[in-house]
Amino acid sequence: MSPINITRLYQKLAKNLPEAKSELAFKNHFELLIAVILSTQSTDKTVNKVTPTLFASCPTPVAMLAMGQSRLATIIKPIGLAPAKSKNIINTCKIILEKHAGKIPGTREELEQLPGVGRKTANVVLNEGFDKPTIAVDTHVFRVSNRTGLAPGKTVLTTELKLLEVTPEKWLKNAHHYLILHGRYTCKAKNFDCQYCVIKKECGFTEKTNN
DNA sequence: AACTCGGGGCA
DNA sequence: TGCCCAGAGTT
Repeated sequence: MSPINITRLYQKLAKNLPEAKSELAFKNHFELLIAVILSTQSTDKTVNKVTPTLFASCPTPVAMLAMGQSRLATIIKPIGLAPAKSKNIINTCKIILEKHAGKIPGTREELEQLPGVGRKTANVVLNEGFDKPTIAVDTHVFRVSNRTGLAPGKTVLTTELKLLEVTPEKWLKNAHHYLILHGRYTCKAKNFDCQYCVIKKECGFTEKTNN
């Protein structure tokens, strides 16, 4: 078995996806954290529809608490899962004020204590807000990593650790964006067509059982 | 491990 | 119009 050329794989994805970067609009750690929590089961573009309005009236945790859960839910309704997300955001703001002096913590352990923040969300915040070498693994990244053989793993966590291990430092910052876009538009869960894939030579997926 | 939340995106 | 999620929390 010949190991896949990982550097070449990233080079080709980068060349094919020059726009592969975060589209979330945020000005500081607080806005980043809230925007990423809102991104759960949604998209950056959808989140950007409500965050300008939201952050204009709620630029801080204190302002968010003053706004209140029900009014927050009304503002973020277009994103989906509004009841759960608004509740989590309010409780997260309380913890940030009570335990972190109003500042967003920069460690995985502290971030994952916040309601609405799981492994994936924490990784995005650490990567984009604190320049930590993390790769956020969602269903797309998980599928692409396994199907191509880039970072096979039985669970999302094992795939994430494998990705960190095999990904050259140069590609660490944007690996998530390359893999997620590749998964969304080319290496789709169903009805994918390897004929149009730019990394088919680097890919270990041999059973071309399309459609 | 399975279920739920929910509007968006897309065929 | 129906299907599938750019997940996390609960049971």
